[in-house]
Amino acid sequence: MTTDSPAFVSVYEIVCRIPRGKVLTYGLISHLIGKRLSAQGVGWALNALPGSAKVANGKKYHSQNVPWHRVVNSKGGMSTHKIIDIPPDMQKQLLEAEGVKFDNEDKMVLDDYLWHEGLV
DNA sequence: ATGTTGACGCATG
DNA sequence: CCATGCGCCAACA
Repeated sequence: MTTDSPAFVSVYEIVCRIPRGKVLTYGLISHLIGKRLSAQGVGWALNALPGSAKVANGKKYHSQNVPWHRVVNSKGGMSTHKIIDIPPDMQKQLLEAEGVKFDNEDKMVLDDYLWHEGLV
């Protein structure tokens, strides 16, 4: 796969830096990497994670060492319901394990959990 | 090469 | 609030 392209690696690098209990949005990551990849492209980068490990820049990226669950959409919700590789509630459970609270609509308060430090 | 699809976002009605 | 359309970029048939 061509998931070792610089833009994809940039996504992985940023996602790996997200601290516990914090999250980033797809659009934000897209902006952070200088729009080299659109929000959809970010989604594709993460989509390539499950299954086999991706090696780039001498580092190995995999769903096990990349906190993909800390990436949410702009509504503070999740969109993993369409994906068969991952159970629908997996992301929610992983985030809850880090202290993120959800309302009855499975949405979070982005303002409280957004990783502001990463935007510097 | 072309059309379709997708872990998305934003503007518009 | 919900539905649509458009932009976006990469993978795939």
